[in-house]
Amino acid sequence: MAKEEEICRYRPIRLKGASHGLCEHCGVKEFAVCGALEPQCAARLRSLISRIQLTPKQVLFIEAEPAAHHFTIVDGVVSISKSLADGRRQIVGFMFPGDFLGVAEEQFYSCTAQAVTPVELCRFPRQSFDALAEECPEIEHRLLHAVSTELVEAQEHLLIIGRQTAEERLCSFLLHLGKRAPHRGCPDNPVHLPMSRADIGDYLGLSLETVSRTFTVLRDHGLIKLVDAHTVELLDREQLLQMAEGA
Amino acid sequence: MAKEEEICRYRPIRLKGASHGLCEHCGVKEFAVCGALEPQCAARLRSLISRIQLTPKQVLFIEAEPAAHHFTIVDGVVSISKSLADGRRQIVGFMFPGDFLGVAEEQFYSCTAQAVTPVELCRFPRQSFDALAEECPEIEHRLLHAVSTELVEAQEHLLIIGRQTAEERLCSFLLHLGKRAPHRGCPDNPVHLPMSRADIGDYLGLSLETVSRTFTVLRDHGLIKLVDAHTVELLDREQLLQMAEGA
DNA sequence: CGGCCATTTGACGCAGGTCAAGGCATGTGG
DNA sequence: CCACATGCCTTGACCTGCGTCAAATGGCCG
Repeated sequence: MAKEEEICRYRPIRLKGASHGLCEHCGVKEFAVCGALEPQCAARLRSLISRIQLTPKQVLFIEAEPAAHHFTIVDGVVSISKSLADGRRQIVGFMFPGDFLGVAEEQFYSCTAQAVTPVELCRFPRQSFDALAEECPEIEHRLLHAVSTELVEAQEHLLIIGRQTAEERLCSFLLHLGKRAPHRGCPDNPVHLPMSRADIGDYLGLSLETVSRTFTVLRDHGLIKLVDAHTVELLDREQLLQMAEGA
Repeated sequence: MAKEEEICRYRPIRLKGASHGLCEHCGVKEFAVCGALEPQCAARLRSLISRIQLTPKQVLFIEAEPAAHHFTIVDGVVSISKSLADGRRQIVGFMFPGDFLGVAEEQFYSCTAQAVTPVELCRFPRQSFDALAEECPEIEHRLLHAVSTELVEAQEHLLIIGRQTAEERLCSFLLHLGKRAPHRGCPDNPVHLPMSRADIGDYLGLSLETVSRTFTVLRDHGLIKLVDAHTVELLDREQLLQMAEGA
């Protein structure tokens, strides 16, 4: 299920105070928690930033360790997961550019975060960030919105994992990825799958073999075309939607 | 999986402005989002309240209908669930006194809420409540805390449903219920289960028969004692914990 | 060209779903 | 006060969807 984790850690790139020009040219500033704030809050927030880069499979933080930082993803895809003592892993979400990591964290991280692709992030020291948030209702307001969205998605995820068949789960997954794609400026068809079959399995509560087999089944039923292992063309959206809704 | 819903709705009890004495004597004011606010916010919040009572199985609101109200549970247990088109149901959480319903809702309810036991709640019109929250950072701060807690629980729930066996799921469930019990002033052992086997099944992603059988297995292994169908004594906490953690 | 890794495919077994029957408590009406 | 119905829980018998183990295939990089 889970494999050896690359525990080698990232090295942060320190930025000099608030004078760096990163935020102005940031590609995700319209969506992100840290974007489009009042000038005063924005400046204080900017002064807290370090820049981080991760290579695929590199670990950003681990479940149960002290939550020292929050992050905003600037580029790439990160998996958020929890594991059992024997290594069985459940991915609770994939995070994309503009997403904020660490919203729900209290003292300790509740999940493990790991790069799926090469990743670039902004890092904020948690204490300073939280102190700033206390003073800027605007930030808390955005955080509330972000966690709420995550919660609603987690609830949909629960229904998928708890009550759907393998075929239905994969349909839901493809449509879910497709739905978010245009928001990030990607084409929504064909859908790009940056993650491995094992990751998809760990997200959907299936084995990687079942994921692979189910792709084949959907292809043979004419619902999708497997352009390559990481590119899926949705041929019959209507039918896929029917399946995802359990009809 | 799901059964005929009792769609007959509740009748609200209108209260006269902020002069009712409900909040002063409220048993959940220490935990609830609406409790222990600054006097000004508290007064405005009080003026929005109606009182609601539900009988078991009665529906409070349904997934996808316009989200007209938020609620605080004063007494009883409510299930929060989502369903597929053919009726398969997943309970995403059980809510207890002090819990707030509707935190993550935008325009429409994302889930269905249904009474498990006789229930008493306070109801707030959503628009007025949200407007008040915009002005009182204290309220948003508490909402943020409440949603964060719900999100972390949902993530744990995902791991349970996605990766645990029936036996492990039931252990996790019993310990989870036991952990919350003292917070509500209930004994944490024996654990009281207010919900039916079918509800537990819908919560754990199992059939009600498997839930029943698994109770029997845990009893035969000496881990629990079934005092009656709704009362479980935990005999070997250590072992239960081991199972719940997947060791 | 050869090694490595991800994916696919095949064979087999089992955990848990489904269907069905029976037990037990509570409520209702004659 | 009993006869019967209703709802919930338990138990049994059977079957199937998916996990596990294993091997084959194919792309990529040194």
